[in-house]
Amino acid sequence: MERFREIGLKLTPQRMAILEYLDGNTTHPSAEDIYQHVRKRFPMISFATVYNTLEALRKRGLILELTIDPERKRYDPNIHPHHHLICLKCKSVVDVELDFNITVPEELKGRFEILGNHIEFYGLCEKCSEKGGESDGSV
Amino acid sequence: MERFREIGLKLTPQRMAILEYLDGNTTHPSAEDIYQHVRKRFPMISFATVYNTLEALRKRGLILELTIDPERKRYDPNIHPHHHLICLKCKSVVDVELDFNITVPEELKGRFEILGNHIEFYGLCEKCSEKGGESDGSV
DNA sequence: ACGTTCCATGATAATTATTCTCATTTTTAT
DNA sequence: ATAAAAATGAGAATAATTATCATGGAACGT
Ligand SMILES: [Mn+2]
Ligand SMILES: [Mn+2]
Ligand SMILES: [Zn+2]
Ligand SMILES: [Zn+2]
Repeated sequence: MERFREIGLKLTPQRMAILEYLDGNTTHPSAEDIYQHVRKRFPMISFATVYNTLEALRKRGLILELTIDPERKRYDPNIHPHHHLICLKCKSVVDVELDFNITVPEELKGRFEILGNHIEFYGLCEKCSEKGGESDGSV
Repeated sequence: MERFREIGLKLTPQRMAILEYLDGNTTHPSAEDIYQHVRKRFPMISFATVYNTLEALRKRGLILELTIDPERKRYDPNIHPHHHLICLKCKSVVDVELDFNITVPEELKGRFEILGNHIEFYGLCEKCSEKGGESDGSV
């Protein structure tokens, strides 16, 4: 929490509230989620500040911006390489902290400088699986 | 091309043009890309028709809607399970038709009904890798 | 504590992708 | 040819995100 100053980020109450909400959060919240939660304790915060803060954190590599949900961006304070499950019905995103040992053939590496990979598993979470899970078929 | 009628899709000139453009296309075009290309031979086509057609095809499982590009949805007529590379700089998307043999532990399967998976590799394509590839760090 | 500099905030407008509405036209089956 | 059903397209509407910019507040050196 203190090291934000060190990376050239001013520590404001708004940012502290956002950081506090993100710290250890595994729900992969959207900007809207973050806004709504922070707003409870900080009613005057603006949406712009949420986006500004998220962008500042992302640029410094302190959070990840996930493109796993077709509707909106989701943010992840867990910056260690890991994978995700997304429920096609309720859109919940769950961490998969497993090493799948993805190795690509040299032939491919020659044509593309691979910097990383991310597996998205899609399916139905426990809750949605029970009561007849109808998804919309998107990937 | 004929089997569209069989699935309850009326065959219009607009749709034929879109289908023709998509057939065998491996560029993973966006709706905008499709619109611009089809427009050349079919100037009066509307954006709504492009979206309508894509949605109709998607609902019937004839194309995939990819969420790999943070900016926009990309469409893929190749519906066989496969993976993708995305260039962080020029956003080009390339197929990876390899089987990586992803097996998830039973423990996880118990808590989530996994219907499929998709690996996205990110990095720099040959063209962008040459001339000092600066990405924006998004995942 | 004070002052200065620079960055952050937030109200609001703008942009962009996508979806919706609905009157009109076209396809397809009879 | 006719009629029913579905598709088209112009445009409005929605939703997520980004941009503007005047004002306020942190940081830091004094
Ligand atoms: Mn995660
Ligand atoms: Mn593909
Ligand atoms: Zn669910
Ligand atoms: Zn590239």
